[in-house]
Amino acid sequence: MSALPSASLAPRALYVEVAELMRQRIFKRELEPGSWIDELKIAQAYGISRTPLREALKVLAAEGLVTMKVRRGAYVTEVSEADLADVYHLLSLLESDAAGAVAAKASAEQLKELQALHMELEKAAKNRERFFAVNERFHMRLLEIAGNRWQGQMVADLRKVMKLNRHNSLLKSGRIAESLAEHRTVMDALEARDAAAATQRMQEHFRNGLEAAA
Amino acid sequence: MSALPSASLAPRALYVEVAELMRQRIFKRELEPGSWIDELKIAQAYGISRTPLREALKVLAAEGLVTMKVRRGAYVTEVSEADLADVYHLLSLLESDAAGAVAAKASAEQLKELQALHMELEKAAKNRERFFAVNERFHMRLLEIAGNRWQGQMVADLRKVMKLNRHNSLLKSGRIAESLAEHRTVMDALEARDAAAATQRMQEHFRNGLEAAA
DNA sequence: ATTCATAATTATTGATGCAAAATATTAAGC
DNA sequence: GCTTAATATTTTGCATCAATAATTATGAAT
Repeated sequence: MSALPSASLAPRALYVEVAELMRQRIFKRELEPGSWIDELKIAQAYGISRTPLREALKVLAAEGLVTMKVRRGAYVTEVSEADLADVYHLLSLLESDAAGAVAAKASAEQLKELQALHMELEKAAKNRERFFAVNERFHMRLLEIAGNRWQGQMVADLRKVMKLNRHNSLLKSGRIAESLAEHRTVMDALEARDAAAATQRMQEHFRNGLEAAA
Repeated sequence: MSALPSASLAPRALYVEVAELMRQRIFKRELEPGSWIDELKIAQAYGISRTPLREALKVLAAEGLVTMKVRRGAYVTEVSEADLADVYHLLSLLESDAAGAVAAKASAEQLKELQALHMELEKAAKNRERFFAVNERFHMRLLEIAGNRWQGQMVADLRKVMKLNRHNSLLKSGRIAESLAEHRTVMDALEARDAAAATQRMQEHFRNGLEAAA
């Protein structure tokens, strides 16, 4: 399941396409949390009918990005600080478990791949935007290697919800260096094929990341 | 030409109603895993148009109960043994975590409530069907008390996927007595407010439940 | 002036229609 | 007899249309 070139190879349904566009707009805060989504306006803006848009909105609702109110339409989900802590807790639980699985069963090539991503991450340390993107790639690749597709889907959805938050709190400003160091210890545990340690290190990585959000 | 049950205190949208009906049909295996879902036929059978049905199908797709294929329609999801193990692993992870949370922060009343459910469970030991239902109620109530709505939603979805499997493997035939005993130890840990023990006992409960499915 | 009722406007929800794509069917050729 | 091409049918996907519910605006009465 590579994320990049699915558009050209497998033609996606319009509602999937629209869902992706809406996701981006929500993440960019063009659509603010709590605000009402004007179906008519958006459908006209995209030059499509409301049917595929409505289907897209229901997909986003299933992901937790929008909330449907009966006879009142769709609203961008507001994520409270408490929600954020809950989501973060789950990410920690699921990803640390995945780290353990990877330590136990990844192939040598897969570990090399993660190692390569980690090195890319170190090189991206100066560029906050880029660091964030590579970091996400690393974490999602780890989930893929762990090989539980349900788990991967859940983590993907939870990470989307995290992005709704103003302070993109998976990574605080000053924490890039520390985050990188923690990442290193996770990689070490993976390469040592020490499942318990990998789980532990990943948990700590998440615990440190949250601290100020509570 | 059967009229749909529209008279509800909280009027739900039609697509939500239809989604629920479809879920039941899938669980009852009226719609077999792998089989194609005939939109037109079902819409006519329910006396509705295809629009709300298609929306319902996308909700079910988000839950993992059906799979959408491009330009090919909706299919009831087939769950392989490997999938089942994956889902089970996640249930174990999420529910044992929830058990720990409940042990740590449940109110006295909430523990009493769980205790009551457990007693009901013991009384239902002879009726397999009923035991299964009460067991589900207990587990879901535990999740509610744990208080992480994302976690609750995930467990609910995963449990739905489990139900797709022929051998309703959350509970094997001869295992009711053992399952009950394990449940008892979980309850004990909860009432002792021992979070680590509660997590541990719940994990064991799940580990024993799966054994033969691997 | 404020409140309640009623009408008008607006938006969501469900139904229907139509075109493109995929599958099935039939016919033709080797 | 089997494979391949052409046609016909089915079915998805998107658009449009109609009806229902909700909000706002307007007006009358106390």
